Amino acid sequence: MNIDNNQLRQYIENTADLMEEHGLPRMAGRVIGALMICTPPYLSHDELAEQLQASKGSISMTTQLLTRVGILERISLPGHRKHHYQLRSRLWQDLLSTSSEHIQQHRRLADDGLHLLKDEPAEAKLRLIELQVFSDFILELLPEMADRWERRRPELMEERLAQLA
Amino acid sequence: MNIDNNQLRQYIENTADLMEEHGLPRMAGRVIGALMICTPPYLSHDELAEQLQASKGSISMTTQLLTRVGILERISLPGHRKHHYQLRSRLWQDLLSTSSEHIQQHRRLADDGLHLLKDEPAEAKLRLIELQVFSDFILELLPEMADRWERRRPELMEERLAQLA
DNA sequence: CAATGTGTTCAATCAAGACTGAAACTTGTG
DNA sequence: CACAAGTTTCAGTCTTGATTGAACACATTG
Repeated sequence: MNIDNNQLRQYIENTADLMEEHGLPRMAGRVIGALMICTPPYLSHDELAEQLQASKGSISMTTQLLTRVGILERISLPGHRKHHYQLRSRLWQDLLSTSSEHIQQHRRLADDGLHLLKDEPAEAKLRLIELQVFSDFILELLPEMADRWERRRPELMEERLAQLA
Repeated sequence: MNIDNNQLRQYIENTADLMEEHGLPRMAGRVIGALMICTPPYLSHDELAEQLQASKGSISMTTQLLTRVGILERISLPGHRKHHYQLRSRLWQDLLSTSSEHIQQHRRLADDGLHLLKDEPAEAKLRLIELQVFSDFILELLPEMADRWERRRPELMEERLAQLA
């Protein structure tokens, strides 16, 4: 499939917009967008460069970044020397555990803060303590959510696919 | 309390780092950091400017932004004409509902994508369908989480405060 | 082990947007 | 109502960081 179509281009830009809000470079968002809608579900290095009208260098930087953070994976296709990339399949489950890491950063910040305020009255610490307690609450919940998703995904997907048929 | 202390400065910069990752301007992160550790738990416009070594203009922009997204609130103190700002108290609960909005943006993007791929085989749609299904799963769960937090917060806070005493 | 097809690196360019500072505006007070 | 204090706005500056493009490195294949 070529990204020949204006609407598909637009879709990719919209994805880039959204990903930008999450702190990724636009180009990374474009790559994700393209890989969400292409058939087959992977693109080679230079297909990406061509279809996103970006330089090879920029694609290289971007695939590197997205691979590092676990969003992309590189695949080898028999009979091709080119690298191909596709979205990791357990992306959504993984999102739950990367959230964990984010929350832990906040929790650690709260710990630091409390250490600095150790001689202050309890009242002064309330904001930081609430952050700690909330973080712990979420950290406890996330594995449960991941677990539930794991269990329910097959049935939910099946339901959803049945609707299409 | 003055932010006279190097460690407190550092704490504020660390907060700014973390907030920057979440897509906020550094200055917004600094304001949040300062308001997490100051006593009393609010600061005036020019206390912020002074303690963060920022221009009044920049503080004005920042408080405006943070108020708009529901992180800060402006308070009036009797006997003062200055504006004071503090962190909204229901910040963490609210975080759960703003997550909802983010997820909905993704869900909508998936809807758009599926519309574009409507004539493609089901296989081509799997990535988008999984995004839809996952989004719906999370959207269903978030209110439950908010509810659980609401219920457990008092007891968790009390436990935590008892540890301090 | 060249030759060719791929991919990466990096210095330079460019663009976005954060921040400043001064002027304009608003609000409260005598 | 005039003055002063406080706040906002906005044009310009500056910083950061994304992107390019060309040189370099690597790998595959005949």
